[in-house]
Amino acid sequence: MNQDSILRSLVANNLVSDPSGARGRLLREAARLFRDKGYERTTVRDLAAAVGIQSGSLFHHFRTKEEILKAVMVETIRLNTALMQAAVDSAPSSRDKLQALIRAELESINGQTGEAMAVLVFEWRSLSEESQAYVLELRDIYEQLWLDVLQALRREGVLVADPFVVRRMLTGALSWTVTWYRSGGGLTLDDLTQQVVAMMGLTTPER
Amino acid sequence: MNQDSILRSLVANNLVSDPSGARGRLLREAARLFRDKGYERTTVRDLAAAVGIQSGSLFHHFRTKEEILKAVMVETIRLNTALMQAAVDSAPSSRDKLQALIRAELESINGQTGEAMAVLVFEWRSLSEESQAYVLELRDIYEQLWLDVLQALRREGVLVADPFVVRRMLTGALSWTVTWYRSGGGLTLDDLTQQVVAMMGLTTPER
DNA sequence: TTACAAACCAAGCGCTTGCTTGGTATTGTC
DNA sequence: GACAATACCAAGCAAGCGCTTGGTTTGTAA
Repeated sequence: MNQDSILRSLVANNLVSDPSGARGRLLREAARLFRDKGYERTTVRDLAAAVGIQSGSLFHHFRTKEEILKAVMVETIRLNTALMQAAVDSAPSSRDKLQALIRAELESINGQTGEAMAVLVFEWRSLSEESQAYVLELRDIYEQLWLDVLQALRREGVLVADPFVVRRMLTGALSWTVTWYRSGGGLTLDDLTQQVVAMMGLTTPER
Repeated sequence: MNQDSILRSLVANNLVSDPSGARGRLLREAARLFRDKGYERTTVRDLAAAVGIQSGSLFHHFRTKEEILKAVMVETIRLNTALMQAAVDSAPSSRDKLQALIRAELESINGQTGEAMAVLVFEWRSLSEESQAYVLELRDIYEQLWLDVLQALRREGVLVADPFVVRRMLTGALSWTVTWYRSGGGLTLDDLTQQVVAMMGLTTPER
């Protein structure tokens, strides 16, 4: 399962909007605007202008502005959970699974879904409490993927630190790359992955 | 130089507002509100109410709402730069300096200045470009403290990864603790410091 | 062609926002 | 105790906000 086929299967099941459709295009533009200006500073007029319609017409597709933010977050988590699951499944050992997860998350944060991932991190408080609760549920599934792998590494004696603490430190370190990492600057995502793995003392033996 | 005397000397030089004064109290309340609700969602009426004055009276102390955000950030960086400097000066070896920096930053993030530190991380985009440039200058001084220590460790062969990358990963990992770490939950800041140092493969030999 | 729904526009309503204004207490200084 | 300077209040303005409304265009299928 490559990235494209994963996306297609989610679209087919109505879990993620078709990126080429009207709704998908709006969500992509919304993610970009929310990241660049912040949710509160982005007006419904900005959003409408970005896809070339009148501000009022937005409310034909979404009932409120917040529903747009929620949709951006929900669809991003759904997509990335599927991507992470695929990354885990394709790696043989726990060690490889972790490296695959790190690589995949760096890709999510700094690749095509990067804008939406940044929104997920920085605009959390702009969600209503009900929406937060729903997104949190989805996020728990996503996090469990990581914890399973880290706990396996712990059992195998490869990891000495607490899996929960490690995951949280990794979340911070990896999310933060969105503020400074730029591809094409000599440092590839593979390099970054290696550095992270190395920082954790998990370099593969043959290195 | 303990924390209190560092603060007092900054106050004496007008680099930081006296926390017990009117301005200092407002800035502390502002930091709290900005962190809890976000800068944009916090109104000048909220800020005024938090210190018991009318909204219009705020503009006797600050020309604009943004100036309040800027002041929160500037004073926080000034204070923390001084705290970090003291941490570095008090440690003998490079290894100890790094550990002291990590410990001090965790303290800043999760201690008394935690609210303001969170604002620094999450409300960056709400600053005007001019203010951003000014705060960036201050931040560079702060970051140089870290880089000096990390580069020394690199020269000593203790650190193999790129100091810039390491610092950025640390920034993310440590900042992120503000979203999950709560003191009194069995995990102390010293424990956390140890885990971070351990994750970097920098545990002291006698361990 | 007709029928109907989905997509969109033009206009604007009601409310909140940051900030201003003109005036009144309070405080510190000689 | 006179007198600025500082700190504050009460009221409200202009602008921008999310969202609504009534009506028009566009796409689709028989």
